[in-house]
Amino acid sequence: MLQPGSLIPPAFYLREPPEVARALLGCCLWREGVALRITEVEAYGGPEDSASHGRHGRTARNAPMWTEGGRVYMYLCYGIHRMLNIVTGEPGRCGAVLVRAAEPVAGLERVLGRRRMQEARPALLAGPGRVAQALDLDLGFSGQALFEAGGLELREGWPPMRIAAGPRVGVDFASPADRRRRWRFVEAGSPWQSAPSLGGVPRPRRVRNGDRRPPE
DNA sequence: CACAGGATCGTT
DNA sequence: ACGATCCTGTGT
Repeated sequence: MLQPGSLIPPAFYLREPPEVARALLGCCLWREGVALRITEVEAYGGPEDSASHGRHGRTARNAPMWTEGGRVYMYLCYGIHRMLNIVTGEPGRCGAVLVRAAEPVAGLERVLGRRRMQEARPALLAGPGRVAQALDLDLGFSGQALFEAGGLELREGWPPMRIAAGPRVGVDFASPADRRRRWRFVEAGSPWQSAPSLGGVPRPRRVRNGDRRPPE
C-alpha cells in the first residue's frame, strides 16, 4: 500500500515560475485516493510574458494567478478541456505552472475509468487536459490551496534523476523571444510526457509513406 | 454588442 | 488534418 508523502508547505511555491516548475517534477497530486506523480510542466509569467494568460493584466479569469503561491488556477481551453495550473510567488505577483503530464501511482482503477481506458499507457496522462480529467477537476477548483489537507493536495514524491528543458507547447501566438524561452520541463527519459517528446524518449512516429525520413 | 481565436484532444 | 465547443478579451 502506498503511503502519501508529506504535504508541501507554502514556502515551496514562493519562487519564480521556472524554479517552481522544476521543483514540481516528481511531486504527487493527491485527491480522493488518486495520486499522480508530475512528469511534465510549463512555467508562465506575468504581463511581461506574452505567452501567459497574465499578458493582458489582471482579469476575472486569470485573477487566481495573482494570488499566493500554492493555490490552483483552472481554466477552460478550446471550450472543452480543463487545465490545472499551480500558482507561484507572493500575492500580487503573477505566475503559474501548467501541469502537462503525470504518472499514475495510486488509484489507477479510478483513473482508467475517468479516462475511459482499459490499461495504463502514456496516453492515459500525457497532456494537460488528460491530467485534469484523471483527477476529475473542474473550474471550481480555482483558488484551492494545495498546501492544505483535503480536496486536492500536493505531496512529496520522488524527484527525477534528470530534467530536460524545451520550448513551451501551443504558444505560437507569443513573441519570438517568449516562444523560444525554454520553460517546459520534463523528467528526462520518462514515457509519461506529451508530444513533442523531450529528453531522449522518441515517441513512436507515425510515418505516412513507408521509409520517408523525418525532417530535421 | 459582435467577433476572433485559444497553454487541446480524439477521430478521420 | 479537422471539428468540437465556449468563453474570454478586445474593439466598435
